Amino acid sequence: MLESKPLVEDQQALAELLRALGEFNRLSLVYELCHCVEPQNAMCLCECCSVDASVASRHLNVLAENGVVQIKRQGRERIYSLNRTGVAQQLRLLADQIDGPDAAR
Amino acid sequence: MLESKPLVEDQQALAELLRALGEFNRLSLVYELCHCVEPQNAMCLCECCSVDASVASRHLNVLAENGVVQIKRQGRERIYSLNRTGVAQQLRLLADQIDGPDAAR
DNA sequence: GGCATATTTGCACAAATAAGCAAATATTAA
DNA sequence: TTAATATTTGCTTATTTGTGCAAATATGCC
Repeated sequence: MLESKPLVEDQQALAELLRALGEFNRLSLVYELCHCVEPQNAMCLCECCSVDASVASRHLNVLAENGVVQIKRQGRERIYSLNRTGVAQQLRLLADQIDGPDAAR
Repeated sequence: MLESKPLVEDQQALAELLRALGEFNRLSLVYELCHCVEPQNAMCLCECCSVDASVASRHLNVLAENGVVQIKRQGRERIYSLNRTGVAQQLRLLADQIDGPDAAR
């Protein structure tokens, strides 16, 4: 299979995904969701970075907009869960492209 | 093997790596280096994003500071090459952490 | 209804960022 | 030495971004 350049839109979307992950507090949220078996609500998550609830809310929205996190409404809470396979796949795809075809894997 | 939270410094470094990759023009430079077999100099690279040479220079420095790219001085040129295995490894490590221990790989 | 809790939104502000241009620096070549 | 080329640096500008607070909204519970 030939390696080819990704479409501009894909590249843009990937850049946005990486940017979403590339902020310390957002990455903390991801790790928090990563290590928790059960999905978490925003109040619980805002403690892990010791930021205001509004800040956590905004960060979680950024993560959701980029497909990192899924939101499920449950009463007055929002339950957040990691889109594990999706994000992992994107990261591995990029890793494969960077590695090149002759990488030892 | 137990999954454990990464050290704060590691997490910070990872966030910075992702942030470095998460800017469109910088990601373009990475892809450009990715598809070229031979290392490239900055003049050549600044064409691929159609930005000023100074802009390319700064972006390439950001990439170098985060270990994405290696610089070799050769005369008056700087020759840039991708740190393929290093970056790919970091991305796969994160992918593994996000996937969780029970991922189908 | 009235109250508590969860989340979002509007606002303000400081800091970071990306960009381009012009000037400075470095190195090669003539 | 002089000219040409490659890269960096200083400066300015516009934009984005992260943050916190207070107010608004939404929902559940009594």
